[in-house]
Amino acid sequence: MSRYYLTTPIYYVNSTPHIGHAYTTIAADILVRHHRQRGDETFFLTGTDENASKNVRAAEEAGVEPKAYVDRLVEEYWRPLPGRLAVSNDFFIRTTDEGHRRFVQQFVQRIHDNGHIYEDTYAGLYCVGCEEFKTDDQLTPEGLCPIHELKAEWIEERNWFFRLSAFQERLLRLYDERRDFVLPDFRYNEARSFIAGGLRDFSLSRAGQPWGIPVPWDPEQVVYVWVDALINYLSALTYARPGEDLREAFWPEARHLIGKDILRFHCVFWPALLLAAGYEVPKQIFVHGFLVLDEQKISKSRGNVIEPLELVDSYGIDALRFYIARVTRFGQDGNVGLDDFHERYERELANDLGNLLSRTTAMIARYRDGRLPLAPWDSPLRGELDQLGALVAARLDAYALSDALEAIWSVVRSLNRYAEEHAPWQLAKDESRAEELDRTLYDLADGLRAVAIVLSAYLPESAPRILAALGQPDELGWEGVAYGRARAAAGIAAVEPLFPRVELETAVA
RNA sequence: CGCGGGGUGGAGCAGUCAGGUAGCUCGCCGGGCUCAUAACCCGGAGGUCGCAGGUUCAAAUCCUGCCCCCGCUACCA
Repeated sequence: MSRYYLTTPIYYVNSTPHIGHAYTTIAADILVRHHRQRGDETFFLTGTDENASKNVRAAEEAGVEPKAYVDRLVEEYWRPLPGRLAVSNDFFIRTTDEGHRRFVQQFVQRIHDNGHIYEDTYAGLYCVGCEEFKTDDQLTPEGLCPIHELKAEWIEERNWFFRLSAFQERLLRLYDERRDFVLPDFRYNEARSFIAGGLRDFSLSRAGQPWGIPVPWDPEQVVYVWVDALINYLSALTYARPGEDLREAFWPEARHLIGKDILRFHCVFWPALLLAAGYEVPKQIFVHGFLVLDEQKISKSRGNVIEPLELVDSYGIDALRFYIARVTRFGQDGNVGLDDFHERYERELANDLGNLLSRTTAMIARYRDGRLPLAPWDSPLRGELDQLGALVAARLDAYALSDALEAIWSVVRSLNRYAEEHAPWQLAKDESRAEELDRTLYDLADGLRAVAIVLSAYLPESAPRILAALGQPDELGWEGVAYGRARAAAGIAAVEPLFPRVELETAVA
């Protein structure tokens, strides 16, 4: 048995969940559920990033204390999100957790003790609106911040700097030794060439901010929020299970799932910070692309946000999970749209899969009084079903969520074709062909059973319903993805549609 | 400027790393079936793979140059 530790990024609280968050989180859940089916011991982490200084200002505007402000956002939007997407995280980390704060302080102290931190003055043009330093080319020729149209002020700030530049060689060696450290390969190249291009030290602390995690040797300063955030992947293992330290078991198996926008933090800064603190680097970082709506990046300011929870209300959790996994090759950008969502729901879920279950159960009910006879034989479906498990596992090991679904759907289509070729409705008219009828119905039921198991990582709500409709036990072990494992059953009735029709007009407001 | 991604039948994509009859889903046209959520199955039309050269017996796939779209360049999945 092997171990599998997977993380999503932690999300900024000061926002509301959109389909981009759902994308990463659902993709991660599919991978983790799949590994559980294979018998791996898993740990799956998601959570929220709460120590950004802009939360202080937002809290002031809301007239509450910062902690009360983030508490409300977390409880209202973020903590319920995994459950509403059928996401099976093992822990939900908040960077305001006491356990996290304590560990971050230990972590940066170790970097300090190891001699990788020095004090220096950071000087630059600072926009009060953005609360960040700007470079000349980020400002208008008049020195105004283009976002807030405020004049950037010259500020000098004493900070603690991390000697990132000292880790260039070690990072390059890491990348050369582990070609699969960052996937897909073009992201590996991107990260490596960034490192090869030279690394600058960066400020690990911020001065004069009341919100955040104090630097242990200089409580006047707080830890730079990105450093604080990255450490969550490690800190969670120290306190997620009270009295247990999961680091030894899971840290070497850590895999991060991230969007392409935060590649540098994860593929460059984070490994360097870990090395500086004396930790192993994670096993792998997978960088996915963005979902693009109407050829534009999804963003709040463009107003083209798809509310994932609205889609869930209309179509169900599994429909959203399926779409997200299906719509694009994981790693590339992908176009999404409501019409496309609706069409895939109807074509692939309702017509191909849902209807297959409907016709199969209806025929078993009608021609065999709801009894599924045990009738495995030298079926032409055997080869395809026996190979399905290995094929899907291999594709998921390569993070190819969509390719794996393609393999599964080719079996779904085979089953529909099989029904057509063997025409149970004809066999049922001829008593002398009873055995052939039994075999055909068995094969359809058995094929659906295997498909349900292999799909359960994607469709955690529908898969058990398929098994139940076929009178099969709710066992999702990967060894069940093979031909001829269906048990004899009775009491099978024609099911209600698994994926009922949804009126497009009323689907999404 | 630099770096990265993309340009394949009407639409959306795979195939390019390991050259060898251009593949998938949808749409369109025609046919079949009637178990099923007006679902399912079969057949057909339609592309020479951004442009121009080159290598090769053979290139969407390798090389050179060019054009177009998108992203990144150090806080927003």
